[in-house]
Amino acid sequence: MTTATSEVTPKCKLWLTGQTRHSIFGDGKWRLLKAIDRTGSLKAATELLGISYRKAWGDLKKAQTLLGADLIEKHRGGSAGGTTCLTPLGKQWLDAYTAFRSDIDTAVDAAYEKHIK
Amino acid sequence: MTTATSEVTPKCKLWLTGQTRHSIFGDGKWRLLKAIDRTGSLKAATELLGISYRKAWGDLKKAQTLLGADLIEKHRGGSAGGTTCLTPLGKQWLDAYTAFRSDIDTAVDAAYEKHIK
DNA sequence: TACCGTTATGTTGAACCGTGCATAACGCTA
DNA sequence: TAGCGTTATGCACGGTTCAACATAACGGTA
Repeated sequence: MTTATSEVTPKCKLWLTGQTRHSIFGDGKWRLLKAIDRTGSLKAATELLGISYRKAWGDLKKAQTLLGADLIEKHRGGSAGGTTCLTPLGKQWLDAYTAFRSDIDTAVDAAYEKHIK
Repeated sequence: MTTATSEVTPKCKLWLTGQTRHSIFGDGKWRLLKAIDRTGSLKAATELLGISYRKAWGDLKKAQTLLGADLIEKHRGGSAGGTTCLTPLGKQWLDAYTAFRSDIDTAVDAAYEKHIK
């Protein structure tokens, strides 16, 4: 597939839906969990990612409601103001999705080379 | 990855961007070209897909501008009111993207089974 | 030439998404 | 107990997206 302006790159957005068709986990939550795991704080994570605290908080709440389980463990107050870390389930999702996402990225590149380029 | 409500399905949205980061071709245009190829009319295609004529027309115009080439051949007037069919390039994109999309679908299912389920 | 159905194009209004702003709650430390 | 920084949550605003209208242009056919 040649085009007039040859610079073309494939993009792929992934997510998982429940029976309600709503997204229960996807790229956004994955990035968020990763950042929380690294920073130990929801606020720091949102600043790292450049998204609003408001949105991140709402997303997490919704995801946990849909999943029926907690992905993060929040602590208000304290000398540092508060902390947020992943639950074992949250860590599990982070790892599983990382592998999932990686496989798809590889497949997208391969399929692009094969059929489009 | 087990969840409280086990019904989880993976979703994947694909598209190709140019150097401007804008989408030049993706799932929407793919479905549209497929429907046009089948019906021979843009209007019929939009009704088949359940999207507005206005949007489909705008999408095609934008895609063709970005690509710098035509994907469809339009004819106004005539006994049938008008017709629309694919150009050789349009057919080429349709076929290439169909194969591309199919490979990714397979990969998504496999990666889901392997890492998430 | 009048009619018909399709392509072509602007406009408007509703729905959704995300940011930013404004607070409140919390609990450790000084 | 006063202060600080983070979590928690509502609300209003701006941007984007798309459906729905409203016409106009076009060119075969009767």
